[in-house]
Parts: sequence; structure tokens; C-alpha cells
Amino acid sequence: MNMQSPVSAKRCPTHPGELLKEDVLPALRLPVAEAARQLGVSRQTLYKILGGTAPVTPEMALRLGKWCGNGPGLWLRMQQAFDLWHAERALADTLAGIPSHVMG
Amino acid sequence: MNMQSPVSAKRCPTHPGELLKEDVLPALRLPVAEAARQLGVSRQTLYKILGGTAPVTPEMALRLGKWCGNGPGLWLRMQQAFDLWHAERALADTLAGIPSHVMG
DNA sequence: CGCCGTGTCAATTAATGATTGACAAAAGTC
DNA sequence: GACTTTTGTCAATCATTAATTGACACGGCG
Repeated sequence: MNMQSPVSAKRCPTHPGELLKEDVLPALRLPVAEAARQLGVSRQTLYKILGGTAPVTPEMALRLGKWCGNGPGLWLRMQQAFDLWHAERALADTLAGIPSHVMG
Repeated sequence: MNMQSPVSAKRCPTHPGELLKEDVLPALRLPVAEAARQLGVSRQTLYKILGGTAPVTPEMALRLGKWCGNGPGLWLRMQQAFDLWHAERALADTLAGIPSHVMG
């Protein structure tokens, strides 16, 4: 059994917005509107991310990375895991029809 | 000096399409049109990826991952590095105006 | 010559990331 | 208690873009 590279877990990975909402914002004790202003995005855009209905784009990851001081990597990886998990399910049957070119 | 997490190098990371064009396709000895057919995308879409003018989306990464047998991770990471590098330059001055919340 | 596959360009469509505007509910102030 | 401000959410609009289809020049081959 190959335990390496667990391409995607059974459970949906947490959306980066959740981390932002549950951990980061409370720690900074900032109202959302003020956070949005500092990040240079609209109030609504940040709300959507917090609600998990908008993705953390590479640009937003850069903003968050600078703002939180931890760099864009974490936000980007979280969003990527999230996207991949969903795409994998959306394309499940399509992928089944794609041939593999590395020794069946 | 902090040598860890080199968020982005000076040089533009190679586009995943380049790897596909230079290494994968030659190894498989397949014409592009046939590869596109097997991947389930249009001929033109694949050409654009090979030319570096179209991104490898999460869905395309899944297709390539299945097709090549190495999983979506590599393609996704390459594209992400590529996107990040460009976004970092596009947002350079915007980022300069975003305050950092972790000890100046 | 006529045919087929290749590589590229333009136009169209569908999806989506982000902004603005509007509005009800909660918090704060006089 | 009435008034103002802030908050959280919804809808509409705009701009971008990923992907498709259609069209066309080039090169080998029957």
C-alpha cells in the first residue's frame, strides 16, 4: 500500500477563510471592515472569503501573507488543497476515462 | 539572514507547459492532437498550455496527473510558483502599502 | 495534384473574481 | 428613547479569463 502522496483526503480541507475568521482576525482584534481596508480590498470581498464562498487568489494570498507576516505560501496551499479536493470530485468520472501512461 | 522560504526567486519559474512539451510529450512520442484527445480537452487548449499562454488549472492538473501517472501535485505546484512569481511583480507597489501585523 | 495532419490565429461563450450600491439588524452616542 | 454609525448580507454590474469552435497556412504523402 502506498501511503505517500495522499492526493486528497476523504474530508474536505478547511477553506483558508475559515482560518482567517477563526484564528487570525480574533487574534488581531480587528473589525472586518478595517482589515479589508488595510488589505486594500473591498469589505464584501473579505466577507466572501471569510464565508468560504470566494477563493484566496494568488494576489489575495500575497496580501494576506504580507499582512499576517507569514508569507503567501500557507494561504496558497490551503486554497489549492481546497480547490483540488472539489475538482477531484467534479471530474471523477471524466478522469476515469483518461488513460494512464505509466505501466497500467 | 533568512534563507528559508525563498518566497520567489529572481528567475521566472518554468511554466508547466514547458515541462510537458520538452520532456513528457517527447517521451511518449505522441502527436499533440492525440494527447489532447486522450486528455479530453481541445487541441487548441493543449497548444496554449504548451506555449505557456494558458495556465494549468486544477482540473487540467488532475487530467495531466492521471495521464502521466504522477498525480496532480507537480503540475499544480509548478503553475502556482509561476502564478505567484508574476503576481508578486504585478502587486509589488500595492503590497508595499499593506501593513504587517507581526513585529515590524 | 489532392488529401490529411499539424501548428497558429481570431471570435465566441461561459464562468468567475472583484467592485459598487443597497438594506436590515446590532452597537454606540447623545 | 431617538439618532447615527457600524456590521453583515444580498443583488447587480464589470472585467477578466479559461475553454471551445471555426478558419487558415504550411508540410509530408497517397
